Amino acid sequence: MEWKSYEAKWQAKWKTAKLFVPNKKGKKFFLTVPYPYTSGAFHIGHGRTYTTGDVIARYKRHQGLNVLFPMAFHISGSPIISISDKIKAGDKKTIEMYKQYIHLYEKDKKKAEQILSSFTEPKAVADFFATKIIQDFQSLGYSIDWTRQFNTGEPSYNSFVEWQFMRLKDRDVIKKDKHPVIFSIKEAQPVGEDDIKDGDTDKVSIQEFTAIKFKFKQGFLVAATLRPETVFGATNLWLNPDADYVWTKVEKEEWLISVQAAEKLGYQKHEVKLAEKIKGSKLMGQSVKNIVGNERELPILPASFVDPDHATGVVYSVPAHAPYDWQGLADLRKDRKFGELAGSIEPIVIIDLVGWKVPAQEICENMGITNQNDSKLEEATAKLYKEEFYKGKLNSKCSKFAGIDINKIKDKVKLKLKKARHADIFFETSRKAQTRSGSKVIVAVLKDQWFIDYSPAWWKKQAHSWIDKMFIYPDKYRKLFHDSFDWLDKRPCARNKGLGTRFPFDTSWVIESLSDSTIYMAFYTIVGLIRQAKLKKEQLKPELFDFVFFGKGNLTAVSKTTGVAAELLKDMRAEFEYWYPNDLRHTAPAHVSNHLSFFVLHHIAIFPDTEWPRGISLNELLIREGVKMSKSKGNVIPLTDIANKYGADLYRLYVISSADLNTVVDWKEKDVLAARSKLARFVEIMEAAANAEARKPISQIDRWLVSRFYSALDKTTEHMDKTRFRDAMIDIFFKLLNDISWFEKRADKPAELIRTIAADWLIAMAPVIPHISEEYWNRLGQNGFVSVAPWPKIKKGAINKQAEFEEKFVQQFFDDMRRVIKMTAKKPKKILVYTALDWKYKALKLVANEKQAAMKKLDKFDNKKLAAKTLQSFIKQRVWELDRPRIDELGILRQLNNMVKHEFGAELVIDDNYDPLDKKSKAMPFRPAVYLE
RNA sequence: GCGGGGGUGGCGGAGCCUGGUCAAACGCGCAGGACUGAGACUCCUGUGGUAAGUACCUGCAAGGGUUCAAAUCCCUUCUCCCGCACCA
Repeated sequence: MEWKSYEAKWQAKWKTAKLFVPNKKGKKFFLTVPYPYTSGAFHIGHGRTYTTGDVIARYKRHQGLNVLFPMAFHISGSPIISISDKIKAGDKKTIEMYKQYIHLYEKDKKKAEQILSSFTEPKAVADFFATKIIQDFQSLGYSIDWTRQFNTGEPSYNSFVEWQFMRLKDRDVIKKDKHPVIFSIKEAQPVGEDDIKDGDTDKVSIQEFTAIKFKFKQGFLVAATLRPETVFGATNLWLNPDADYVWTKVEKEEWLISVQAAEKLGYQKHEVKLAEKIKGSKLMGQSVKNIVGNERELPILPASFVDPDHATGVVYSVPAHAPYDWQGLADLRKDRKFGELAGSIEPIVIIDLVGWKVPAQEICENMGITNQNDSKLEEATAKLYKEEFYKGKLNSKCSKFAGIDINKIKDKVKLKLKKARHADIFFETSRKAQTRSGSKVIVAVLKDQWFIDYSPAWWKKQAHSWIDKMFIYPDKYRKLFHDSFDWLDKRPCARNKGLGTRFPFDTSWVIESLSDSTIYMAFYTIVGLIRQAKLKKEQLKPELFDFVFFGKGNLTAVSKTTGVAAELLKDMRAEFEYWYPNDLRHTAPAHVSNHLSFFVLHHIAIFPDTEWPRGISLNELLIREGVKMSKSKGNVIPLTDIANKYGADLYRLYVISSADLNTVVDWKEKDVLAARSKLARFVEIMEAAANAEARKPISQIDRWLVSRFYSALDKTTEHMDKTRFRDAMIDIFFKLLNDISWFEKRADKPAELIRTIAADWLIAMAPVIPHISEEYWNRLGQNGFVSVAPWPKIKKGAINKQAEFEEKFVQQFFDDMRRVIKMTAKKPKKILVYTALDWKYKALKLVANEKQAAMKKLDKFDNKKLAAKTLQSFIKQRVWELDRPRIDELGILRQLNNMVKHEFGAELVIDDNYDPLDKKSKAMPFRPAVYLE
């Protein structure tokens, strides 16, 4: 492929010309794509988002906008550190993975070894991949302004983030509170998905149990439940007879819970002290008092399904509604010791459910469950719970909650019990989990967690109304933003490990990595100046940012306190004022509910509304041959291979044209090759045009092509404006290629005419295939770079509906002939053509003017019966909506002789005097009749 | 559980928001033909059914409804996928 060879050439020329480093002139457009996280090599999926961003940037430049499209790198958080840690610790999997990454870029084994050993330093990891990402992006022809590049670990960025948190604190949304986290006991640290064994495939979440206190001896037996409303139907308590229970001092009370639960509780409550252990079996047959529900005495009974390592290890029994409990009791009736007691227990039905009496009993019987170890009990529980949750109502046994739907009651009961100190919260993991190193994972409650509090009403309200004003594409995500604003509550914003910025109000914490990247687009506007003037961290005081971003403070005073020249401060302020707000942020939908929501919210909290973001566009994922790319499947195509293997322009064309932004791109080698041959065809056409002399359109078919081109351009512009890039490419590229083929068949010296539209066509293609466009722009002898050429205007008179319709008539005529020839299965020598009789045109006109009413004017025609039929068919076609210009059918047909000969090897004859089968009478306007001989 | 998005031909996937121009864009696959020493290249043609013709019939997950008219609007059912807080 020849065109690959000049991609690097044009990239170099753009760089020398500083083509994508904007000045401050004219109407601006500020586009951002989130900076990448530099912990590994990119694959072609990552490239989709940046390619789309680049197409937007390039298109806006053609429209004469002064575009800023910058890029930086994200290094905050724990991943980069943990890579270094793992390599230091000799973790084989990580080392192997990073060897592979390095190998993509460095084939020399010795050098690769050196690079790998440098990775024990986090900074080396971040810098290595940042450098490579820049190379890869450049090799794809991205029009990024690299002069504003930075990473989130730099001191100046830290200052900026600190300032952001001070301003958030001003808005009173930085809070300190307690917070449950998934926690490793051995490592004494919160753990994330990455740290948990199989955490990526089998997620662990935090479940909040209601721990209900049942009066027992000097304190309480505390049973945990996810369905606190069922406490009204409790009939007994279950303990595991083989487990150990322990009296535990919790704040001022004494709780009897399992030993395991007591340990967990130590991480969730401040004061927890252990006392004597008791074997579960020793407690059987004693009773507790249900002080919250029904004031009954409930016996303690044995059940093997009670897991002492799950929640409190104590369960209360609701045999009417919980299949486990029903079956547990049923099993126990056969027991020598407790059989009688179990037999005396009657289920208490507390939920009315149409069609059910004692739901748990019925579902166990229906499903053929025979003992409490039956695995079908899980399913039965889930099924019944779902049924009750959606359709159930609490009945009169539930005192003041009677008559309320289950799905509305849950939290109310919980809150009320908690308030009365009859219940507490107990956190448990959603499944048993371990860290990768094998230590136990539980839920701990951190006391002094810092949060950003997204709950204030003023904040949500402004976010809702602003998102409605923003440009969002695809529009369906607008709703997701609303939902996400509603759902956001308190969110932890500081962690105790990872790279990033120190939390300014307690420097033992580090700002969490999503919270440090919400308004950094503002930083792009000034980072170049900071870099040039070599400003130091000490100079980047809050006063400086207040001045630059808000225009707050006295210039000389700020200059004095920061030691930054007044001129420079003014420049920074001007730079920010010029570029802000961020006109469009482009990324993937996964970020809507977190990053993008914070992006909007933080701008709202910190800046005046003139600086709030104006638009967000999103593109879906990219998969390969129908499946997701992943290292484990071994189907990853590294982004760095693209330029060599396929060429940047082919990659860009495929990624942009094979799917709309809101659908998944499927990278299929077959389709990529198909796109390649189209691209080759385009190059061939341009090559021919570059070597031809331009000529004016002289024939009908010339006018047709020009018209087709500008019609396509017109539609393309509309699609591009709406970020519908796929549709744009279909019109300006794929359909037009087909038109060119038709044109070449019909016209003499086609290349000469194509040359007259070639330059405009190249501009229209330049956002997607900039290198090829640049090359042929140059070969056509055009000045400057096509990358910054103004978007072509539709020339006056170029769009010619008449010409397009005439040609459609020709194409239709060929289609019809083909069909007829196929049906006769004969090879004709002569093709006789007849246009419709005059009265049919009259009839057509009549219907076009008078619609259905035309039927009333039948007496205008000689053969009324035939006329009626014809009129009816026109009415059915609704010809008045077709807007067809009148054309000279005969004149056009007469010019088709050569082409007919070429296509069918037959002679085209137009002679109404020779019509052996009376075909003329069958012809209709625009659809001539044919007779084959 | 909470929230969101889908189900169209052999396949991927347009179209549905703004109902008619939709047997359904574009592409892949498949079939026939041209070219060729040969072809996995390229080009042409065809690809639901019926029909010496411009049309008709069937059809867009299933069922029902609104309408002169529904892939498109409304309701019900079935079914698939994605995100969910410390994680970038």
